[in-house]
Amino acid sequence: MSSPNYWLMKSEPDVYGIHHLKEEETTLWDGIRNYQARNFMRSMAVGDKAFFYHSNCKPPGIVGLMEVIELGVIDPTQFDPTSKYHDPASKPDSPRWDCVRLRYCGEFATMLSLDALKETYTAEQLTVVRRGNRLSILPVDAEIASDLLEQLGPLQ
DNA sequence: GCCAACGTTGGC
DNA sequence: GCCAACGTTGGC
Repeated sequence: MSSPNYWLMKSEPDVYGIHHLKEEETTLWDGIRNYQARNFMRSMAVGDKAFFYHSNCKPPGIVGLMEVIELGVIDPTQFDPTSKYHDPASKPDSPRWDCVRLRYCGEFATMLSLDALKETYTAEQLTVVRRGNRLSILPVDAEIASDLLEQLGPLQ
């Protein structure tokens, strides 16, 4: 078994924050309507880890850790006319959007803010610090990931 | 509230 | 297939 890959996944804390996941324990990462982000989910493996990143808030940054527990789950919201993620162009016999299920691993005692990340890493090392970056799911290099984990300390 | 970045849509 | 217009993300 090879070591897990690391990812960074953004969510707005008001919409779905780390405390929501803590309460639910697991969640389906549905509502992704960007092909690049979807393709990153398709390249995940069970056991991969993902940093939970709070976006569109003050301050944005890494707040917790998750583990991938299920792959290739058809996103149910694409067929739900009442959902804001409803995709009328997606047909049940060939669904366009699928996603992964994640498990809560824990929260870090202190968040690692985007400001702090920018002080430590270049955009080449960690894509999320690139100005104007809008992709909500990003890969994180193993070396950078272990460095981040060391900085963030033990999970709560 | 502004706007940079960039993905998507649709006319042609 | 090009590209202008538009919409969204998300930091500032």
